Amino acid sequence: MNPKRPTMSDVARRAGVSSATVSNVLGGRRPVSAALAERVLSAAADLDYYVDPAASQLRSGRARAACVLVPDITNPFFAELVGAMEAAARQERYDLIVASSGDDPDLERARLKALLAWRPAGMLVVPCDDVFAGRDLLLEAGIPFVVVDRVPDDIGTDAVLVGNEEAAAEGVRHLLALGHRNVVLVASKLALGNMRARCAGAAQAWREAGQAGEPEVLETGFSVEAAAGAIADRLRRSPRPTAVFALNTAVTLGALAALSTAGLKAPSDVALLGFDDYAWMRVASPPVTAIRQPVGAMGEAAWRRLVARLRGEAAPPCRLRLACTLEVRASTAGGAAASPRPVPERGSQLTVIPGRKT
Amino acid sequence: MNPKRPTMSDVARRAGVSSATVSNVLGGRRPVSAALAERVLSAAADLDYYVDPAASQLRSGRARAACVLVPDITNPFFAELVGAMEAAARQERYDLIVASSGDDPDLERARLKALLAWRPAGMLVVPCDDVFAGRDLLLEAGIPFVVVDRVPDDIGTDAVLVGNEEAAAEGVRHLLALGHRNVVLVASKLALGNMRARCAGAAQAWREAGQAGEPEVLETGFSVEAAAGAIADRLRRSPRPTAVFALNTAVTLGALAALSTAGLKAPSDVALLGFDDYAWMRVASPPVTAIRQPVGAMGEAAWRRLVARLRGEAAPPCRLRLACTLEVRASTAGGAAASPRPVPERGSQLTVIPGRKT
DNA sequence: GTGAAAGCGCTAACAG
DNA sequence: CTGTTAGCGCTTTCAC
Repeated sequence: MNPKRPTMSDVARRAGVSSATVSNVLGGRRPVSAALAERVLSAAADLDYYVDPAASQLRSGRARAACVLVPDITNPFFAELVGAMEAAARQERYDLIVASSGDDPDLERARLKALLAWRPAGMLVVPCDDVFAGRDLLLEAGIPFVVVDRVPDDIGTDAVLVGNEEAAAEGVRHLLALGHRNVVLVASKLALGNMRARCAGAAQAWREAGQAGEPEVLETGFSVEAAAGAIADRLRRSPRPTAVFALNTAVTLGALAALSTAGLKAPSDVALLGFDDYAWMRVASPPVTAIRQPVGAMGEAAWRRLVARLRGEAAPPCRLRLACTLEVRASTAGGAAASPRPVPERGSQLTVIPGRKT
Repeated sequence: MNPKRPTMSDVARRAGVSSATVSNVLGGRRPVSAALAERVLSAAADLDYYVDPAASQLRSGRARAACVLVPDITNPFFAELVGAMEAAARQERYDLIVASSGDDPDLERARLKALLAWRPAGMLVVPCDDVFAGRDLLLEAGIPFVVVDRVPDDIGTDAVLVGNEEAAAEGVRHLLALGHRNVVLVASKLALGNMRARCAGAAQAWREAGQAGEPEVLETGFSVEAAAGAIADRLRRSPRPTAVFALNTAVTLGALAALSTAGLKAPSDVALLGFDDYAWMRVASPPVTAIRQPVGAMGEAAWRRLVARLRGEAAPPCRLRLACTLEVRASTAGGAAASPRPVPERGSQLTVIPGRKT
C-alpha cells in the first residue's frame, strides 16, 4: 500500500555501517566515532527515519512510554491534569497513552489491563473511587505508578493530591471573617474521599474559630441539575443559610442556578464560595469567589514523582500535598466594598508528607 | 525487578499446545477446536495473560492502535472531542495515543513524527492552523487519516467539521428576527478558516434577508482579556450595536466581561449570542443564547470515517459536515417574554458532501 | 570502535 | 485442525 517506512538497516546501508552502529548513534548508548556518527545522522535525516519505539522496547525491555488513566478526559479538570502530564512527559521524551475509566470500577480494571498490555514504563492514575479496584493489577504488573487526586487513605504508594482539608478550612475562615455563622457545605457524593476531607477541614476550622457545632452538609449527587434542585430547596427552608460553600465545580454551577431560581442575589442575600477556578467564574455575575486547585502543578508533580521511580529511586512511598489558593471575588466579598487585599500565603506551595508503607 | 509478565509461550506450555494455537485462539483468526480453545482460555486466565500489542503489531504489520493529535487537550472542546473518539475507538478494541501540538506548527510536526513512530493504523488530526504543516508527513506515512474541525479548504482527504456557515447564518437570522439591525460579529483570529467561514455565513444570511451591507467584524485575538477589552471599547463607541455575536467560547466569555464592565445588561441594552455550549452558559445571568457544536458527534463521526478506511474502503475522500443547533436562552430573547418555541430543525443532523481529489 | 548474530513476543507461512 | 519455523525492527552480547 504505502512505500514502507524505512528501517534501521536501511539507514545502516545508506551510511555504509552496521545496524548496531546506527543504534549506538541514535540511542547514544555507546561511543561512536564522530565521522561515522555524522554519516549515520545524515543518512537518517535523508530517509526521514525515526526509531520504532515498539520494536525498541520489545528488544531492550525498556519502555519510553507511560500510561495515564483518568475517570473522564471530558472533564476540564482531568483534561488540564493530562495536559500538564503530557507536557512534562514530552520534555523527557516519553510518550503518553491515555485512557478514561468512565467513572466505572469495572471499566477501570479493563482499561488498566489494556494499558498494561503495552508494557509501559510506569503509570499515572486517578482512580474512579476510594476503593481503587485496579490497584492490585498495578502491583502485579510490578511497574512504578503514582496515584493522583483521588487518593485512598491507606494507599502505600506514591501519591499526589491537594490539601483538601486546608483548602476547605481556608474557605470557612474566609466566610467566618465576613461574619457568616450559618454556612451550608454542598458536596456531590460523600463517598468520595476528597469530599469527606473537605467537609472535615471545614468542620475543624469551624471549631477552631470557637464556633459551636458544625456547618450543615448537603449531599446532592453529581449533576448540575440535581445540585441546583437540592440547593434551591434548602434555600427555601428556614433558617436560610447566609453562605453556601460549594465543594466542586458542578455543585458551584448548581448553586448559581439555585440562587437564580430562588431569586436571591449573592453576596447580599447569600454569599457563595465555589471550588475549582475557571474563566467563567470571573465573568459570572457576581464573579464567584473560589478555591483554586493547582491542577497543572499536580500533573507536573505526579510526572516528576514517576520519573524519579523510573530512574530507580527506592525511597519509601511519598505523598505530595499541594496547597490550594483562595481567589476572592464579589460573590462573598460584598459588592464593590469587597476586601481586595491579597490573601495571605499559607505556607509553601508544596508540602511533602511521607507516606506509610503498607 | 518484577516477576516478569507471562508470555504467549507460557500460556502455550500451561495449556499443552503450541504458541501458534494460543495465537489463533486469542486472535480468532483461524478456527481451533472447542476443547483446545477452552484449555487455552483458562490457561490465559490463570496466568492473567494478555497479548502484547507492540509485539503483535511488529510481526503482523497490523496495528490495533490509532493516534490523535489536537492543538490543546486542555481546551474543553478538544477534550470532549478526544473523549468521544476514545469511547468510539474502545468499542472496536483500538487503543488511542493522544498528543497536543500546543497550537504550534513546529511542535505539530514534531509530535506527528513521534506519533507516526508508533506505526499506528491511522490518525485523527485537528491541525493547529489552515496551513496544516504536518499534512505531508501523514501522506508520506501512507496511513489513513481524518482531519477534524479545522479543515483546510483544499484538503484532498477525509474530513469532519461543522457547518460553520450555516450555524452563523442561523445565528444571524435569529438576531434579525428579534429586530436587530446593528450587529457586530466578534472573531478571535480571522486567520482561522472556521472564523472566516462563520463571518461569511453570517454575511450571507444578512444579505439574503435583504439587509444592506454586512455586519461589522471585530477581531480580538485568543485571550478572554483581549476580547473583553476590544468589545468594551466597541460598546463605548457609537452607534452602539444592538447585538453582539461572539464566534467562539473565549470571545463569548470576553463579551460577558465587557458587558459587565460597560455596565450594560443583556438583552435589554445589548443582545448577546455566543458560540459553543457549556454548562456555565445556562447559569450565567442572563443565560446565554448560543450555537451548540455537536462535539461528541464529530468525534464519533471522525472515528467511523477512519475505521472505514482501515477496513480498506477506497471511496474518494469525503467531507462530513455536521449541523450545529441554536440554543435560545435569555441573553437574546428579551427576558421572560422570550420565545420559548423550539428551534426548527435545519435538515438532517448529518450532511455528506463529497470531497475533491487533490 | 565496529560488526555479526542472536533473540525480545508475537503471527504467518507452510507442513502434516 | 495443529505444530514447526522463520522473521517483523530493534538492541545487545560477543568477537574482532
